Amino acid sequence: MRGETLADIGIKEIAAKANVSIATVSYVLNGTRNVRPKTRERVLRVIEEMNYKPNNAAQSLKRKRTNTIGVIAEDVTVFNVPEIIDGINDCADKLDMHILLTNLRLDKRISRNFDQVDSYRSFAANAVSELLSKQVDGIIYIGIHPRDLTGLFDTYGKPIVYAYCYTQNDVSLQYNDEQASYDAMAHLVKQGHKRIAVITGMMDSIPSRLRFNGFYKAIMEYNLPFDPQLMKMGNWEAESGYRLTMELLELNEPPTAILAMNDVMAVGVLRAAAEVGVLIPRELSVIGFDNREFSEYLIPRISTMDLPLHEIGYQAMESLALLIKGEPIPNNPLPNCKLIERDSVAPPLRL
Amino acid sequence: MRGETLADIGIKEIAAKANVSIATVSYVLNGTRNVRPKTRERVLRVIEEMNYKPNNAAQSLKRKRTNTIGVIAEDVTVFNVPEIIDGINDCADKLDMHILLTNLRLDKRISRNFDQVDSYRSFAANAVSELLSKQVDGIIYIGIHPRDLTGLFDTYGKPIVYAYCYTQNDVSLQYNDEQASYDAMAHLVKQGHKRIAVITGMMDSIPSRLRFNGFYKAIMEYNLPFDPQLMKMGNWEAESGYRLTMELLELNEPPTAILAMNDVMAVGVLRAAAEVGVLIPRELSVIGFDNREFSEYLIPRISTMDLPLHEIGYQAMESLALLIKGEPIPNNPLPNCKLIERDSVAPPLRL
DNA sequence: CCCGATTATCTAAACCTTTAGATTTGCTTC
DNA sequence: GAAGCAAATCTAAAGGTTTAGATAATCGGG
Repeated sequence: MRGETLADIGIKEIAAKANVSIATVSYVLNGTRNVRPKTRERVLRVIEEMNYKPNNAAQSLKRKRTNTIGVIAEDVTVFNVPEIIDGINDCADKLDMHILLTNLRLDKRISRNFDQVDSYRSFAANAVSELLSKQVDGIIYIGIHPRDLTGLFDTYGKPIVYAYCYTQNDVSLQYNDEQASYDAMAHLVKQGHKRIAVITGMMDSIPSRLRFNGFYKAIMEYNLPFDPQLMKMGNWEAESGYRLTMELLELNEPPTAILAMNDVMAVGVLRAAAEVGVLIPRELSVIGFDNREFSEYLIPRISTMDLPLHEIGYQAMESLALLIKGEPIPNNPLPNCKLIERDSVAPPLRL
Repeated sequence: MRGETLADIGIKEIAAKANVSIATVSYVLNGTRNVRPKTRERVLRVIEEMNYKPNNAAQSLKRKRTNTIGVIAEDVTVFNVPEIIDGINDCADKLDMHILLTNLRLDKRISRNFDQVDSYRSFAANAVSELLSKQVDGIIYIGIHPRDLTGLFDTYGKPIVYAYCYTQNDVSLQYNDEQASYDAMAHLVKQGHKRIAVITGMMDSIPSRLRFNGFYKAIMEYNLPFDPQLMKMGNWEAESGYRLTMELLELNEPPTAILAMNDVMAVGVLRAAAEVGVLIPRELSVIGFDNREFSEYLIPRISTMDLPLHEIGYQAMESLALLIKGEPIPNNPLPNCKLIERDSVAPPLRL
């Protein structure tokens, strides 16, 4: 910790010491005009010596660009958010952009609040407005529950990109939920399963609906028995996985495999199976969703669909950068989930 | 999305429209001088109408204070980091501070790199220097592996606070590891356990050593049998929990309870017990550390010590704010971990 | 060695605030 | 209604950069 403050040294000091004008130093720094190699060297040396770093506040003021984006997370402690931030950050680093993070702490704050819907909107709008006054060049909004947020925020012309939200008109990054669910089914079918049950999330949830589409498509395409008894509506919680598995196992003709729409409900499946004495995967196969870290600590370790969260974040940042530059964003295909094969899937006992 | 850009409206426009000087608007905004209620009203109304937000870049330039701190995380995807950030954010909100987040992605980047130690240092030093040029008022550094970082960074007079790191001279926030481990032991002793084994983390890890101290202290104070065979050195991974539990169960006089220094190794304990046919908690009690989210999805749900991560973050921000103001930071006691009682601890079979 | 054409460098304004210090306004008191 | 004083408001500089436009230096050719 030296005595001199970083801020004490300005471009003025550098100019003086290098015997050039302030402008020249600026040109060296930004490469905006030619400067003779000899002088460039000299300036650079002085900059190095004095450990000069341009004052970002002044730069932003003049440039009307901060190279900083705002990231609004509805809740950073929710499992998929840090990965998305990691992706954003990864890309931001490469683009020399910085991240101003706002954590809405939605879950925590809303539980203390009566009119939930409104307060959530005002929290978010507040965050947007604060970030704009911080002169961010754009905003990425990371929702924890995909839903439609179209036109929610007045960003006064600054671009906004949604990660893991579903909006109609704005730029919004998701992964291919339908395909993922279809792939999971394909995996089960390849093992020989025919009677495959599904435990969905809440049906007002968009991913839940999309995943169901994939399930349904697989049923049709693979010509599997279509049996409404095998379609159970869960609510994302372990308890619902447990309860619905119990129901499934009591069926006259129980399924040989269950597709749980998240790993947490898959835990419920495991519990129910253990309780009834059904062996997994020998007597019942299970496949989850999300590749939560605990999924490989369970006994048995469950197979699951890994979400391309890093990629979502990365692409969100990429798209935002394009929007900031005013360039059109290419129509990328949705990133796909990846099957993680572990120990909860095996061929059915009786073919 | 209106046509006018936020940045188009400056204090000048407000002043003109409200028929006052620029200075007066500034006084209204900051309350730095008296302004007649009538004019204040008028100015505020115009501000409201035109949706004016002060240009933060200009403010920072003049004030030489950005109300922004830098947060450097070694890796945001590591389990304890988001909670810490949440705590920082919670406090920052109250202090009207903003967070510039830098994610070093240490784990990911270092694996691709040869000279690990050096590159880690240069990544971190780089981040510090970038943040300083962004004019942050201070920095919080969140390490993922506690270790000594004293004097690592040249912050040119800006204060820096370490969260979840161990430094000697600088301000550094941890929780009371020793007490936590002691409390866990006390819990087991209260259930009647005497032969308690410990599976440690890597012994070059500071928390591991501190937790061992707590274990040892409990052994002494409760007058428990001191048996080196019951002290196993693990490496934080599930496999080591598994292997060492196997060793423990083969002892002539096996332990009735195991203290695992993290939940991941506790998973290993569960696996080993399941394999050998030892029932948990009837025949063997297990207590973990970290309260990882999976700890309540395991069968049985394991009891564990919850870490005060939110508080660590909150206090880190509090301390940093004091340092920024040049005030002394009070000597708070270390925050404590909290026992989460679940289903993996019961009284031993034979008293 | 000078001229013209390039190329390099400099001067000064602008970006949008904050804030001393100067000036004006509004009130009280005689 | 004027003097005196406090309160309100204004003027203008400053903060560190970028960037047109102006000026100075360099170079090649005759």
